[in-house]
Amino acid sequence: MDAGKPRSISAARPSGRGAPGKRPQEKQGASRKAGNVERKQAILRAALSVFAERGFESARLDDVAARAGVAKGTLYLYFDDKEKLFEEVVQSEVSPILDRIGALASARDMPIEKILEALFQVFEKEVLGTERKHLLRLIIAEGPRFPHIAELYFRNVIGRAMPLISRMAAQAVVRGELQSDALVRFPQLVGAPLLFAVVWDSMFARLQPLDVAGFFAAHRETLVGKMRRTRP
Amino acid sequence: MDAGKPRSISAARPSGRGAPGKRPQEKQGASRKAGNVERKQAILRAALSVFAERGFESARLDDVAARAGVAKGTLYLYFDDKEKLFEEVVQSEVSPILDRIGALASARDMPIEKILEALFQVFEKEVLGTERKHLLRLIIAEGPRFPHIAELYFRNVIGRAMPLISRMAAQAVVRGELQSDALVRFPQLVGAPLLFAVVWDSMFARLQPLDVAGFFAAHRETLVGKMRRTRP
DNA sequence: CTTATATGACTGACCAGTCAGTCATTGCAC
DNA sequence: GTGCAATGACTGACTGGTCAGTCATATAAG
Repeated sequence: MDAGKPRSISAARPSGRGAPGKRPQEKQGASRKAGNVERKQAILRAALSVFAERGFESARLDDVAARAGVAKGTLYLYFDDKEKLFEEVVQSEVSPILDRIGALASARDMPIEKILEALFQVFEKEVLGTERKHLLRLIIAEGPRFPHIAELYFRNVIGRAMPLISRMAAQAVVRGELQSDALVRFPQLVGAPLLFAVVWDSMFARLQPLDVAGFFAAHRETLVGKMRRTRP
Repeated sequence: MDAGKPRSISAARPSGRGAPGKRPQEKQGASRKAGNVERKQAILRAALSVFAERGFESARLDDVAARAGVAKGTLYLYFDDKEKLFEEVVQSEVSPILDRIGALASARDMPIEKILEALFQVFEKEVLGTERKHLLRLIIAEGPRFPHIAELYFRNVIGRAMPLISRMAAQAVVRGELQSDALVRFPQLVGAPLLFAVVWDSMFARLQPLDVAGFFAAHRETLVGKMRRTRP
């Protein structure tokens, strides 16, 4: 071994970290601090894909680093540990959903049928149509062992969406659009098919595809009552 | 933490160093003789509780052995490896559900409302009320990484229940008990709240309990249409 | 004694997290 | 503008602990 340099005795530094042009080259002002946002985002994206694919335990941080195009040590410049990284992945994906929920609130006076249609459509496009669907499955899978994450998700998404739906349903009942107050008492009725669609998609789609749009439509139909008009 | 790719299925016989003789009597695909059914069941029970609690990856076979009251080596007299043990746990819990599904088939001529009521009740008692609920969550969590298990579950449970429900719904439509054929086209509508209840229970019950019986009743109410208001 | 079953210390792969070392960039002196 | 020291983001070989799976040995059964 070539001793000489400190660093243990195996300073064999092979390729001497060849990869030269790797520096981010931040824009002017350069926040060279530990805060290269772009790189952090790259890590988060890589982490989502690895976690989604393998689950929290089997996800290897070496893979995350590789996919993000950084060295493993770099991960620790941005995140305290694996668990924290996972939390931030969840957080970062939950935020956009929050916005969508907010948008819903403003649609309060539309007919309930339209609202549900819009809601399901957003879900189909923004969750089922993206990697976010894996995140949802991930939360289900790991939630029980990460109460903190379950709580985060509940407080930010579920806990906000439920009362909102309940309130809109109540208005619909008053307006005579809904015959039953089932949806008022159990806004979860809206969430069930969403969850189901995600699970089916990730597990059984391969064995038997589900016509998600049709499924959602059928569900809306039962919710709204669709009183089979026989002729006005 | 094995990695799924390297270890596990891959051969990679670690130790052994040119083992003296081949394995004892390797019974290909199954454990050796190992005929004590009671002990095997004890191991399966222990494994279910450990897997349910930690997930497949984090589950430690030392824990399974301890809970089953045997030594770790004993596990390998009954199961080839961790993955096989997991599969058998699933298999052993799926079987009883199969019986229930069979029983449903004979109730084909009851009013759809009664059938659904019975179905939901069975689920509440036999799944939500037992450790089996954890299994369901486990399947969701690990299914994507164990296609074999997802398929097993699909073929034995989902794939059988769906057509059955569809057929019963069709009869109900003919009898005029259902105004819409939504349930015929999407028997999954019945499964959605079941799945949802399991997930809610394991993740959010602590934060906001769900009145499962009420939830199921509300869902039945929307499905059946409860024709209160009528057409013009 | 021979065979079936059980045990648990042990082996080696595996991986989260660490840290000594590197080097592009920046800032200061001339 | 040129030279050079300081900075700190980045790297990846390494460590320490964990755990699936093994096997020499022990015990029970026949």
